[in-house]
Amino acid sequence: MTDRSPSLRAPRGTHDVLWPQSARWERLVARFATLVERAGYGLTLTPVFEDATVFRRGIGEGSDVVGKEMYEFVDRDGTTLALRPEGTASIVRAFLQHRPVLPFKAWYVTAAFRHERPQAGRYRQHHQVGIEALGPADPELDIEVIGLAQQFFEEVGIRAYRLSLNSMGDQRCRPAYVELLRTIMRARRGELCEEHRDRIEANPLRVLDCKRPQCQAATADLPHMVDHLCGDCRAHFDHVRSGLDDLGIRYVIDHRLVRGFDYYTRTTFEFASHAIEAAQNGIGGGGRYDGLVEAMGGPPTPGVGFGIGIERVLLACDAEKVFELDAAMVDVFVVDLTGGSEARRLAGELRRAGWRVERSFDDRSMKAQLRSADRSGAQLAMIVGPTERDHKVVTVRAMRDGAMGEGGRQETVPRAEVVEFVTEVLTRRG
RNA sequence: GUGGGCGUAGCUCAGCUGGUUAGAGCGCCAGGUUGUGGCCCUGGAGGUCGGGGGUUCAAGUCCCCUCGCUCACCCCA
Repeated sequence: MTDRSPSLRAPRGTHDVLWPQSARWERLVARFATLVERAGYGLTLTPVFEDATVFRRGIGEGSDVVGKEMYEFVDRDGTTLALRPEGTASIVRAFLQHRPVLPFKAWYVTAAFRHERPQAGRYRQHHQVGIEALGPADPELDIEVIGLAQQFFEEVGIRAYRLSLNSMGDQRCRPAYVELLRTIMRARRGELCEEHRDRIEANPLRVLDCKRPQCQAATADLPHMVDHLCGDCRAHFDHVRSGLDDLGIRYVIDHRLVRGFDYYTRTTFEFASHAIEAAQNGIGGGGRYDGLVEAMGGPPTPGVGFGIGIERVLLACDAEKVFELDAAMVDVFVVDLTGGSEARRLAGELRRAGWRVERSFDDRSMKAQLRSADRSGAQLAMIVGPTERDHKVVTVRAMRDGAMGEGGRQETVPRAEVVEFVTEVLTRRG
């Protein structure tokens, strides 16, 4: 029925995450927060929608994201708003609005929206965690940022990934390189795929990452940006490389790594999982954007950051069979045969003591309640029937082997000592 | 936006060349055990066969349209 229902479905390209699946999200985000907060990044919350100009100017009119994938709508007062398609522009806007002291190091977790056809690993609403560091132009910061992303993947257990690295140059050296590309491409116009012939003038860099064989062939021997960097960019790139080498972080130089946002300068990088079978295997990416703050109307302020796709990281985890969670969400299950009031009181006491306690409702049979207890994954069941109630005791039953040591499967415990008893048993188990 | 694949129970799927009340496994509920889960046995609930139209004596099965899901291209997380 679910898939056939004509209405009331999650919109195309969006997904519900129910528990226990959602538990992985919680833990993933928590791990990320712990990791980056240890490096001085603070949680930054910005609205999911912004004046569309924020993204137009931030990401760039030339990008696909702005050109054809943005969720835009006209607000009641006539201003054009847009749902955030990525994280960086919003952070930069917030930075400009509040002018915090430099360096400004922010982390975020957010939904991101792009109107594109969904496929494996691509959604209209997906979620990212990420960091942005504004202020220093120091390549040491690039290294820190890349290092944190790498450490995150390592921490969740992802091993089958590749880090690609490139440099896009800056305002001084890139224009000349772009013009060089343009000149060569004009001469080979006929060899390029149709879609990219028109891009030669607008943005020849984008032709580089075309995956069609004909474009690949036609651009195979094109000069690399890395060989046309100015002195400063060259030094920056070399510094980043040696820093990564020093940390033992393996990477490959990818001359075609251009990335789709217009704001990148100098360092760009991307993490791709080769465990993911699907076409969309980029699990994280980012780079330096030294001109972005200025382009958005602020003072010249360098910046660097990355975004990591939560869904794709989870796909990679699935593919590598790592970051799997034990499903149990319950420590103790209260079985009540007196109508429910004993369960209410006992559950309350145990929960206040810090335990995860579930009970059943609707006055079901003992068999049914114990079945629920079993399925809940609880270590212990508290059985309270008329007998226990009258004698002011609780039958504590071990639902899993070893839950109560060698003492047996079941024990009668005075009602007044139940919390203490449970705490002792569960704590002893670790 | 473009193209391919697929829509039968909550889930995974059978259903041959159209033929009587549409099935299985798992899951769920109940009973077997008038206070004891997991294993086993028995029973039960649950389906406008995505929707609409057409062909036919007869359509889950054939044709058309439509909606949805999915994968891929483009691009990205």
